[in-house]
Amino acid sequence: MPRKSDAKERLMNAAMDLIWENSYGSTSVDAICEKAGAKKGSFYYFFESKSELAVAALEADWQQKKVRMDEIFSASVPPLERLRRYFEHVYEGQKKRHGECGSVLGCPYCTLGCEIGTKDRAIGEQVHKILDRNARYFESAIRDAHAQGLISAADAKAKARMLVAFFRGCLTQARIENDVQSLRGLAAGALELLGVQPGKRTVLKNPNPKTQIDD
Amino acid sequence: MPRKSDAKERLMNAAMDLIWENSYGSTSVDAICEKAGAKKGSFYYFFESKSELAVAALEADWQQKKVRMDEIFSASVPPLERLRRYFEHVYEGQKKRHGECGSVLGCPYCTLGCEIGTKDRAIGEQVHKILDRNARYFESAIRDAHAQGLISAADAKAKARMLVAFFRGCLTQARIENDVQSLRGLAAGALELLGVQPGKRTVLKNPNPKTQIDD
DNA sequence: AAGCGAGTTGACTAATTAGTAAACTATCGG
DNA sequence: CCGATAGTTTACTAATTAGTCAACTCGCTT
Repeated sequence: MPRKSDAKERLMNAAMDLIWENSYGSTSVDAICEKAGAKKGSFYYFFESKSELAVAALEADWQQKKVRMDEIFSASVPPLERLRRYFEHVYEGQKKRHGECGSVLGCPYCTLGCEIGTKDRAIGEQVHKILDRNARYFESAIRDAHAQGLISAADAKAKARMLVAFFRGCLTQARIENDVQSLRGLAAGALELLGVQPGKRTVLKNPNPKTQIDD
Repeated sequence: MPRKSDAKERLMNAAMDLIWENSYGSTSVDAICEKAGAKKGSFYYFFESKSELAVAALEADWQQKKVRMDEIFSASVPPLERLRRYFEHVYEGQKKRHGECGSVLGCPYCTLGCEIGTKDRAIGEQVHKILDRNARYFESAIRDAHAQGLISAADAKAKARMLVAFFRGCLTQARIENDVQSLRGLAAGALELLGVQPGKRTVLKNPNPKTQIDD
C-alpha cells in the first residue's frame, strides 16, 4: 500500500475548527481545504460531501476527547471529584480557545446540532449520539455519588439529564455572551444543583485522602 | 402619506419562521421573500441587508412575546407559580410548533445567537440583549420567592442565571433530540433546582387560594 | 385631475457555492 | 524498473447567493 497521507485528518481537523469557531453554514468547502492545505479534489477523494465530512470530523473529535474523559471520570476518583475535575477541564479548554481566537466557543456538538440537526439528519443523529455518550459519564458519577451517600439522587438518569442541561446551557450562554468568566462557577453551580451541602463542597476542593482511593 | 403596507411585517415574520425552523445560514433572502410573498426589491427597500432584517425581526418577535411575559410574570401571581406557568406556556408552545412542522425548535434566540453571534456582531448583541431582558423576569420571580421564604436564594441574580442556564439547556437539548416530552418536566426540574421542598411543590400544582392574591 | 411619495417590480450582476472529472504523480511491492 | 495503488492537481460546471437599480403603480392630498 503505497503513499500514506494525513490529508484526511487535516481536513477533519480544519473542518471542526472552522465549524466550531464560525458555523456549519458559513464554513465553505473551499475554506476547509485552504485551512487544511489541500485541494478540493482531495476533499472529494476522501469524503462524499460536506455533510459526510462533518459526521466523520465529529466522530474523530469525540474519539480524541474520549481519552481525556475516561481519565477524568476514572472510577478510582471520588464521584463528585470527577465532576469537579471535568468542569475545571472544560473551563480551562474554553479559556485557552478564547485566548487563541478571541471568542468563547461553547460546546461544538450543541452548536452544530442546534444549527442543522433538524435539516441534516446524518449530522443530527451523529451529534445526538455523541452527546449521549458524553452524558453517560455524568450519569455514572451521579449514581456512584448517590451510592456513597454523597448526594440524594434515586433517579440517577434524571439527575444526570438535569445536570447536563445546566452544563450545556452554561456553555451556550458563554458562547452567546462571549464570557468565559461565567464558566468558572460551573463546578459550584453543579454541586448546588446536585444538592451537595456547602460544607461538603470545601472538602472537594482539598480532597480528603480517605475518600481518594488512588489516582 | 399614501399607500400603507404590511410587507415589512410579513418579511420579518417569514424570516423568524425560516431562521427558527432551519438556520440563519441556510435561510436565503430569496426564500424569505417567497414565504412573505414579496419581491427582493421590496426586501431591500425595507432592510439594508439580511443581517439588519434579522436584528429587526428579533426585536419584533420579542416585543410580541413580551406581552405574554408581562402577563405570566405579573406581580399579582405568586412567584413560583409565575415560573410554573411560564414553563407550562413554553412547553405548550413547543408542542404546538412541533405538531406544525415536525420538529422541536427550542429557543430561537439561543439557536441564532449560537450560530452567528461570534461572526455577526449586530445580531449577537441583539440576541444578548433579548436574552437579558428575558432573564430579568426569572430574577425578579426568584427574588420575590426568596423574600416570601419560599426558597433560599440570597443571591437572586446568580440563582436566576443558574435557572436560565438549565432552562435554555433543556430547550437546546429538546431541539437536538427533537423530543418535546423532555420539556414536560421543565417546571419540576426548575423547582428541584431552586430547592423547593417536594411537599410544597404539590401546593403549586393546585394553588392554595390563600397564597393566590388575584389573577 | 395632477402629482407626489410610499411601495413594487423584474431583470440584472458579480461573487461564491458544492461538486465533478480526467490527467497527473509519488511510492512501494515485485 | 515496472505497474498498481493511493493520493493530488487543475480546470471546470451549474446553481445559488446577496445585493442593485431604474422603471413602474397605486392611492392620497391638494
